[in-house]
Amino acid sequence: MKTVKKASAAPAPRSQESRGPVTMHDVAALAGVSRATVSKYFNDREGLKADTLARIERACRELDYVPDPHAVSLVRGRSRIVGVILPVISEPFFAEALRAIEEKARALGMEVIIQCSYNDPAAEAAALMTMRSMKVAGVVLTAVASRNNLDLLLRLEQEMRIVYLDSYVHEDCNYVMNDNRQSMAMLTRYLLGRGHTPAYLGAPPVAHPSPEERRAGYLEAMAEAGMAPHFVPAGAQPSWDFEAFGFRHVLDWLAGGAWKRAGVTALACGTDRLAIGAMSACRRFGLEPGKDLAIVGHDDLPISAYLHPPLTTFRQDVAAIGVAAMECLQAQLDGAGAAPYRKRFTGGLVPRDSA
Amino acid sequence: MKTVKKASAAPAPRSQESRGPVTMHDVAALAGVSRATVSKYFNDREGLKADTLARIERACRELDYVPDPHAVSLVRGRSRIVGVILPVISEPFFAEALRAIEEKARALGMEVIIQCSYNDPAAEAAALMTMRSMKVAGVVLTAVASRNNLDLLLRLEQEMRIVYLDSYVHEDCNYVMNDNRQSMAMLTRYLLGRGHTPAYLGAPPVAHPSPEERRAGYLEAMAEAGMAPHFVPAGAQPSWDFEAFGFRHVLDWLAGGAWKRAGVTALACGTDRLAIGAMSACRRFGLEPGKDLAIVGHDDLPISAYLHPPLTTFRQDVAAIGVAAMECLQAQLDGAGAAPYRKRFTGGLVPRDSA
DNA sequence: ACAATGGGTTCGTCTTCAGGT
DNA sequence: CACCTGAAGACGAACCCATTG
Repeated sequence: MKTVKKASAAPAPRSQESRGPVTMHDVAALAGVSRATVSKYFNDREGLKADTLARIERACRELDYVPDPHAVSLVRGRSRIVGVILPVISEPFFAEALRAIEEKARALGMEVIIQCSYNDPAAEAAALMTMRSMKVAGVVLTAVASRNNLDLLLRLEQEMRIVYLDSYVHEDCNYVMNDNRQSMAMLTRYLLGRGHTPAYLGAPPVAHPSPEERRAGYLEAMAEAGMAPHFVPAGAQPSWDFEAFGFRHVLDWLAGGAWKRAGVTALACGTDRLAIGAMSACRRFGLEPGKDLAIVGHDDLPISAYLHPPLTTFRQDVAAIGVAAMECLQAQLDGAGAAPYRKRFTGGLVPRDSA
Repeated sequence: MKTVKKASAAPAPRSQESRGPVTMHDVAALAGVSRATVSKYFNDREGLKADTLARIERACRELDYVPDPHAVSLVRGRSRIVGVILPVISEPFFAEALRAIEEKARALGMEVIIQCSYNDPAAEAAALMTMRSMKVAGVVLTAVASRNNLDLLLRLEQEMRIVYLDSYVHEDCNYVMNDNRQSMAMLTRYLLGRGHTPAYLGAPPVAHPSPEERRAGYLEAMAEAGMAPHFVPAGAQPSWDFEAFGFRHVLDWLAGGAWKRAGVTALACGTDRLAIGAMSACRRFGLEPGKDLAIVGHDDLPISAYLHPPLTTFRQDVAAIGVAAMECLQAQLDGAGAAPYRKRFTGGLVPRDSA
């Protein structure tokens, strides 16, 4: 006996109105077609009469039916979910990148699942395993600075798409990021062009390889000019409290006095948040930032234009980077798995009064 | 004939190593138990011998097996996903709230799906329908300011848990938020206590009801002191560019001169970002913020302590608010559907040099 | 009575395939 | 031939039940 337990063996209109979830069955019944045809409607519209199409569409709207994503994912073995793994959401760069990713994902009809690693390799590994079990369509990953999970990542890249955001872990991986070397070199040249002797303050080691690249950009520009580089000594302690990090180390550095003897007149900072800490340290030390010591940042936070003095900085195109990450996933989903997708973005220098 | 198509009628070890996804079947075979027992292991551990438990656990680890979340969601009719719908991610308050939500969700073994409404009712409605189709365990929602979707929300609350974050749309709904009336009253009293006559600058209408509450707090404190309130006239145009909003309107207001005639000596701003714009406007107008005009903000951004002058503000406990949202969902999942879950949080005034 | 078994059914969809009009 | 139907098997796990050691 098959129909003993459930009396819905044949497509029959629901007896109750809006009882339980609506299924393809109900849509088929209302549209007067078979389940198979409705399925076709959602997957391969080719070879369906316009009339049938319209009837199904109408039925869907009437019942406000949407295919159950879990059932689809189960049978397909893939979901329409992209996983995003970031060190931390509340850092402005990542928040904005996530925003752009989410917007683009929606346009592609995908959902976004987010996890934070807090720069902890174990948390990163756990997040990756979760994404795998969810059979995500792809993963956008900002790898932890230590790159401890290289082996795991190499293995996972075999079975799912991974795009690295503002990071990479090996040759041949997909990544999207700002051209940090170029942008920091540009800022440094700008300072040099205005007759300054710039020192450099790098970010704490919570990211990779952006800080190294920015530092390299500074070095490159200094070498070009035939000048010796100067660095603000900074601890190797990971921290996301960039302002405090900048404040503390710049204050110590100013107090040390070596900068004065070396004729340093400007300070290039790895990020705006560091620059804000640095400006505060200047004042504490009795110097007027932008006058006694020129300062530049990197990233152009929304507030940077309203600081005192307004901060000269570099605007990277975060939204474009986020969108590109999604485009990478999409591209590699439908087709080409061949060449790795890599994109370097440039932004523009934003001159303001701090330098 | 049943076993014609597939030869795995009886639990038999996988022939190939690591071919296709691992299923409960494989775990059962390796552990030498039946499928039903493995299922019990994941759901109702009661009545399983310690020995069996250990064998299954070992098998899971060996195969690194995790139950397919889609299959589970399908059969259960519920997923372990919570949906988060925010006006925008990149606003620091929301970014931090999302971070806290994600952290707490992970601790509860749930995933977080994010969508932005950009304060658009249609986008909010679409996001809600998506969450419904995903059969989420619950939704954390910051409702759009216009509250256009009230009917939809009332309907959806019947079939799924919704907690409102920093917003609410009707009596009896669950919500978690800062006590904005109290916090702004506290800031205003602080200014009054120092002999100031404070005016007020509210945020653009992109949120509800926090701005109204803060305004009410200002009014309350002024009334208490028997003083007439003063407002910076501000447009009703929605915008997330708070600094620009604050800058523009404060500059116009200062230029108007009415503040001077009214003896205003301080400005309370609805958020730190507004205060930053306001400080910039002061300088443009030739006033020294913190000296010629006292300024306070609200929210205590990471940078606020490093501004010039450091900004007096109010720190709301964003992380606690996010965590509470998740606790609400959890509480209502296992049990009580009775009383609405509402929580008001308080933070603390952070006195600094700007006032 | 306790632990575990194995079989069957269900969730909602995709997919295929042999027909039917 | 072009379009559609009907039936049936997967997908992976949960839940139920009647048995068995």
